Amino acid sequence: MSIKTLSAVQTEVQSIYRIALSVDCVIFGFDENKLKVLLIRSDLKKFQGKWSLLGDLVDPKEELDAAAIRILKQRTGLDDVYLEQVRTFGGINRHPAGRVVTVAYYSLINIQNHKLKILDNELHWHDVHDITELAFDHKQILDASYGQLQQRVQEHPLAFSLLPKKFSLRELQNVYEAILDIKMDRRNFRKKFFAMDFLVDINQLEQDVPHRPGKLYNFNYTKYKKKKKNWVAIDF
Amino acid sequence: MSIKTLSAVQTEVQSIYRIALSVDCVIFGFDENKLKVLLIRSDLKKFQGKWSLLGDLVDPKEELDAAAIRILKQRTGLDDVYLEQVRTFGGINRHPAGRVVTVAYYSLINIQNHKLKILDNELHWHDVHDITELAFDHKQILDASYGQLQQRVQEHPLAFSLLPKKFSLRELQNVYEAILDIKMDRRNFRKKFFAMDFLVDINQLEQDVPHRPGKLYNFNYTKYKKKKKNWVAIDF
DNA sequence: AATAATTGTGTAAAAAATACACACTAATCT
DNA sequence: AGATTAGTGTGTATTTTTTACACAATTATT
Repeated sequence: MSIKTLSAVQTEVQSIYRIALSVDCVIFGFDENKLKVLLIRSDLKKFQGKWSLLGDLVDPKEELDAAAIRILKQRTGLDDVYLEQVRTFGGINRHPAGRVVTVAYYSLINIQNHKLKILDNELHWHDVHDITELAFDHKQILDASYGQLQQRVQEHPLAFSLLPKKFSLRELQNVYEAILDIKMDRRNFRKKFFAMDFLVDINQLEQDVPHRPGKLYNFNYTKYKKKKKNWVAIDF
Repeated sequence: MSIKTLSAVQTEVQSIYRIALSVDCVIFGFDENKLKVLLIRSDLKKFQGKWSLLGDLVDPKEELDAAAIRILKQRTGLDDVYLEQVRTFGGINRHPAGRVVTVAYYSLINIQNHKLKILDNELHWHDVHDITELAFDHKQILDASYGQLQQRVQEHPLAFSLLPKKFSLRELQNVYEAILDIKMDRRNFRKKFFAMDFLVDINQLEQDVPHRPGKLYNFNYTKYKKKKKNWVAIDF
């Protein structure tokens, strides 16, 4: 059933089944040292010309996470992707076709892995900071997701999901600077990450850079899981 | 419509409206220096004798937050309560009556304000750490909520919602120790909170304590909102 | 061969977190 | 009334973490 016939059915059905459930994905990527989001042009008249997140209705036999994974696979061709639920948006009039409650997810993808797929349709990467308006309540969803990403990236090793397996410290720092929207001190950044001791020097150097090439590293997830921090610090 | 007739309707209706939406509330309180959760005996045969969270179906014309507030009001008589969405649980077989996706909230209440109301029915406060099993996937929901509470309480002034308006520093520390499940140094705790400068000495002393009474304080939310911290620290 | 751009490295100073002990007060007990 | 009990109120020294900051080395480009 298409979402366009929603309101018709919602008036027919006399039951609690007048709430439809969808999943919306905020797909983050990192390119040109900017944090980007993948958006599609809305196909609804009401939002003509507006951009929107990638979403779909949840099938009654489908897990929520599975719906999110399905959307990601459809749109990016990727299925090994960092994915996290943000929260659920249930505003009564958030969807013009009727009551549609949506579960928001954000995901982090390495843009290089996906570059081919994007020709298809009205899909485009947008700089997170340039987005002022979106269809539905998607701006709100984006803001909540970006906020959660900023939080999480400080406590968990998410940044690596936006990078290729091999990366230079400069690239890593650029990811943090893009996500947190701040500048960091290069020496202190390096010190911090080396002290954590999760980076593996793979004895390779950057290629094709117009300057002295930096060393390349892997992130050692196994080691991270063992050492994982468990701090407490009241601070607000 | 009662939730017990869910599966009947779900087979009838040939549409996307085969997902029902509910809200479940993890209601935290603080008593006897322990963090407690308010639970009710499940009315489903399948979970006979098991405890469960307080929840209800969402009305198609009802906001999600409004549903949570309604449940809290019904069960505790309170409506000025700290409330936060945790996340949505959508396991396909999480509810025996059919596909019911539930949005979890946690709330913090001051147990004193509510003590009367509890006689009614099969409602009881349980020590968070003594709960091993619950009906449905409610243990999972509890764990997620408690985890989120532990996170948040370190970055936001939530603890005060569990206390009366006037409280002693000892009580405040007890709340933190109960939530975070750790012991803290008394002098450093005091130093930290005085340094934050959000506590107002109201020039009153504790009553009816069998020892030297401590000073009572208020939390100054207005001052907090102005000063609110905005830090960045990569640490995992 | 010179220039441009970025890497790689260490130390000193400041700030924050931790560890820790004793005198004071009110209530209770005898 | 005096002694006991229990918990309050307070400060300093030590350790740890964070911050600020500059110069030589390397590669590609001209």
